[in-house]
Amino acid sequence: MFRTRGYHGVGLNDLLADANAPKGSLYHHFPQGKSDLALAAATWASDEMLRLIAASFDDAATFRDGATTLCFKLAKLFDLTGKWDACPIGSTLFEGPDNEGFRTHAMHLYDGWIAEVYDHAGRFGMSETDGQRAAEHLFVLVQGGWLLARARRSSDVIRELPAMIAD
Amino acid sequence: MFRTRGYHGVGLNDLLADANAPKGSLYHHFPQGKSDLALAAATWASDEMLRLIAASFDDAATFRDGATTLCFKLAKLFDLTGKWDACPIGSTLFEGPDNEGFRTHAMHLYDGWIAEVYDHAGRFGMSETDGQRAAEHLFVLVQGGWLLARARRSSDVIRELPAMIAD
DNA sequence: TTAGAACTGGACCAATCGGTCTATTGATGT
DNA sequence: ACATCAATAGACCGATTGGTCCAGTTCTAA
Repeated sequence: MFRTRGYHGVGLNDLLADANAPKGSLYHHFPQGKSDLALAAATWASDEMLRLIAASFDDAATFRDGATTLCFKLAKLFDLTGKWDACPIGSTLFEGPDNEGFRTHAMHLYDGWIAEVYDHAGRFGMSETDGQRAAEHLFVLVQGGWLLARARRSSDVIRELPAMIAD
Repeated sequence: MFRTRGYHGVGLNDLLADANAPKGSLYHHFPQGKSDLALAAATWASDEMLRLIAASFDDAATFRDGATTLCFKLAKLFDLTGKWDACPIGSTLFEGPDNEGFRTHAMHLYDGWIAEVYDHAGRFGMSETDGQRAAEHLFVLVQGGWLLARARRSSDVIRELPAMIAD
């Protein structure tokens, strides 16, 4: 829900109705309420993304192959979730309360994604700087493409992302 | 305000207090209230971006020069506005109400940016498909880089974007 | 000078917001 | 069987939300 409507766009009541849970349960498991829940949701989604990255690069023959697989997987996911989901981190943490903790959390999650790609780049024999550059490049492409895909409600942009990576 | 806190993150009272205006004025000039205002704000910001693109490419010798200038201008702007502003369109319209009108408006504004870059690409003798590809590539890079810059609170990413464009 | 439109100011509203609190239920170990 | 405590259920709260409404004020054109 945070992904489609943003942190402030989702109310506690929406959340609880969807989960069939009462307020008491929420505040038992997440003492800080909504913000705690959002942090947890973002972390959970980030772990999913890490798995997706690993699954894409593990069987890849080259870096480009891995990147291509990742983009296709993301495009498929985008279609499945209604072509209106934003990046789970950005929509949950950036639109959240004016909280420095939210921002650093987002930064660390993003850095985790980049680090995961970077590790695979090393496996393909890329140098440290080349790997770092390639990882950040892929991150930027995916995020930008994701946004344009949302605006156009079409996953095509995401699928065409790999072509933008220089050889 | 929409850029820093998102559509739902800004209340009418915040808006009016900042503008030193009463409710009556808002609903006189924007009969639909907040959503009308957001649409207008996004359009205004988009026009600013169009001017920024034109200013960057007008005096450029090559497409890459134009793209580089644009990125540097954006990086500077990002620093000036507190390193926490998101894309004015995305933060205003995507996090807004579940409104198809908001989405199509965002899409058209984005397409306007891409078209503006595309026109300049033509000026540099690029083919129709190459120009389209280059324009979308630049858009995707800027949007993705912008996001990462926000997470890191550093405009460096944006300045390094041009290096990612293939020759 | 005056009629009428354009605009402002702000009181007021129902609905919803995130959050607190207490009573009750369910499970677990003794 | 009982004590203990994690967990659920939901009534309730003050604050704030976006929005309405109308009495006043200011502007403009005849």
